[in-house]
Amino acid sequence: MAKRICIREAAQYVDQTVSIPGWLYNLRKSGKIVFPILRDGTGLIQCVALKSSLPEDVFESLKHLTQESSLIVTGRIRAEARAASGYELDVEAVEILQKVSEEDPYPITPKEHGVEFLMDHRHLWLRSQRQNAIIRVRHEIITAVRNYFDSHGFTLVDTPIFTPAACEGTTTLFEVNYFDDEKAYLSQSGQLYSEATAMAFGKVYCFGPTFRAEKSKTRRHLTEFWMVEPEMAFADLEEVKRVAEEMVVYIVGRVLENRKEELKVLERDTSKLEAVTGGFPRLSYDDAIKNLQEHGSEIQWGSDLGGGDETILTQQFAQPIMVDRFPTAIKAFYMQPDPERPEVAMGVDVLAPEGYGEIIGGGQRIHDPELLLRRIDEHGLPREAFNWYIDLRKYGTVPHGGFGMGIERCVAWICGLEHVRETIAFPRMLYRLRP
RNA sequence: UCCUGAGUAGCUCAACGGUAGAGCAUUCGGCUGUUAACCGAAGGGUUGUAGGUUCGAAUCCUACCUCAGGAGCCA
Repeated sequence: MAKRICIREAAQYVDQTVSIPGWLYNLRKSGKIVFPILRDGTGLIQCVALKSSLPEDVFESLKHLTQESSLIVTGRIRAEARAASGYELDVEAVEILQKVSEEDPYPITPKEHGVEFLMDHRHLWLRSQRQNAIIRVRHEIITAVRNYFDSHGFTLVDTPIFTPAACEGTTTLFEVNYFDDEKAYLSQSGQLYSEATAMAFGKVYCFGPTFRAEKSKTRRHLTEFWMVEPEMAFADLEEVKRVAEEMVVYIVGRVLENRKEELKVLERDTSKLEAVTGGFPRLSYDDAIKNLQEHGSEIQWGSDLGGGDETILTQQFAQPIMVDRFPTAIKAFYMQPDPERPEVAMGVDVLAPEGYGEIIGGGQRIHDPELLLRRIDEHGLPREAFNWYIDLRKYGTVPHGGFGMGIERCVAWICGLEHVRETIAFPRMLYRLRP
C-alpha cells in the first residue's frame, strides 16, 4: 500500500511511489499515452499513463475519464522540467471512485464562462484554480488580522447578530421575527457593543458577519459581509489611525510572504503590494475636497466622497490613504466632533490604492455624556433605546475609539479583483441568494 | 429605486429584414510529450416571454422577465 500524500507535498516524494486522491481537472490524450491532470485542493499535478506499461482495462478507463471524476492515482513522482509544477506522476494504478456521467458532464469547461452562469454554479466554481487562490488569500488575511490583534493585547469579544434596533439609525436593516411578535434586526455593526466590552477589557475586537439591506448593486457591495472591529479604551483619533495603518501593513506583508503562489495564479502585480510599507499619506477632508476640485470633481464641501472621488484620490498615491475630519453632519451620531472645530468629526476613512476605495472606517467616539445625549436628540433617535450605551458615559467614561474593516473589500484589493463577489465562498447580494 | 447595456446550442459568441453558424463541452475515430493539445466525423436550437409591424422577424416596435455595469448609500 503506497503512502497517501497531497499534491503540495509532491516535492518531498521524488522517486517514490505514492497515492494521491483527487479529481480529474483535465485530460489530454495522444493515442497510446494520456495525461490526466489531477486536482486535490492543494494543487495540480500532471500524471502520465502509458498504454505499454498498464493493463488494457486500466488504460482504457483512464482514457475515457470525464472532467471532475473522483479517483485515487498511485504512481511514482518524478521531477520534470517540462511540467508547470516541476513534478509529474507516472501512473502505476488507478482507482476510480466515481466517473462523472457523459450524459450530464461537469458544466464548467476549460473555456471562459459568463458571470451569471458561474454564480449559478458557485458550488462548483470554487474548485477552479483562481477561486481556490482567492479563498486561500482570504484565509491568510483573516489569520493575519486575528494574529495582529491577539499579539497586541486585544481580547476577542464577539457581539450579537440579533439586535433590538438600528445601531446608527441610517442604514437599512434586515428584519426578522423574534418570538412573540417582537422584531429583531440583523447586526450591521458590532461597534456599540464593542464600546461596552472595551470598557470591560481595555482593548477588544469583534469579528463576524454583518448585514445591510441596502439596495446597492455595485462591485463593492454584498448584503452579508465580514467585518473586523477593534475598539480601544483611552484611544484618540491619532491612535486609531496608527493601529489601522500598522494592521494593514502587517496583513499585506503576511500575504506577500505566505501566499506567493496564489498571487501568481491571480496574476496580481505584487510590486503594488510591496509598496505598502507604512507611512500612509494623511489628508484632512478639507484637503481632499480641494484636491478633488483641482482634479475636476464637482464635489462641494459638505458632501460625502463618491466612488469616482475615491478613485481620483487614491490613484495619486502608491499606499492606502487616510482621510480624516469629515463634516460632522454626514457622520454617525456617536462620532466625536473636533473640539476646536465642531463642524468636523474625528473620524477617519482608509482608502485602498488602485481605485479600490474605502476598506476601513472609524474614529474617536463621543465620551462626554451631555454631548452624546444632545447628538442622540439631534439625530431624532429615541434615548430609551440607548440607555445602556449612555451608561458607558455615566460610569467612568474615557476617550475611546476604533474602526471597522470590511474583509471582502480588503481581499478584493489585495487579490486585485474586479468584484467583491469572488472574495467569499457564497456571496449574498441584491438579487443573489442562491446557491 | 433610477440610468445604461445584454438575453441565439450545455457554455462563450457570430449572423443585424430573406433557409440559424463557429469554438469549447459530449460521443465515435486518429496520434507515445500534450500544456485551455491537435486532426477528422456525429448528435445538439419554438433565437428570454407575450403581443405588434411586415409577403417574410433572431434582426424593427411595445410591455414584461432575467442578468450585468453604474448612481444614490455604504465596509
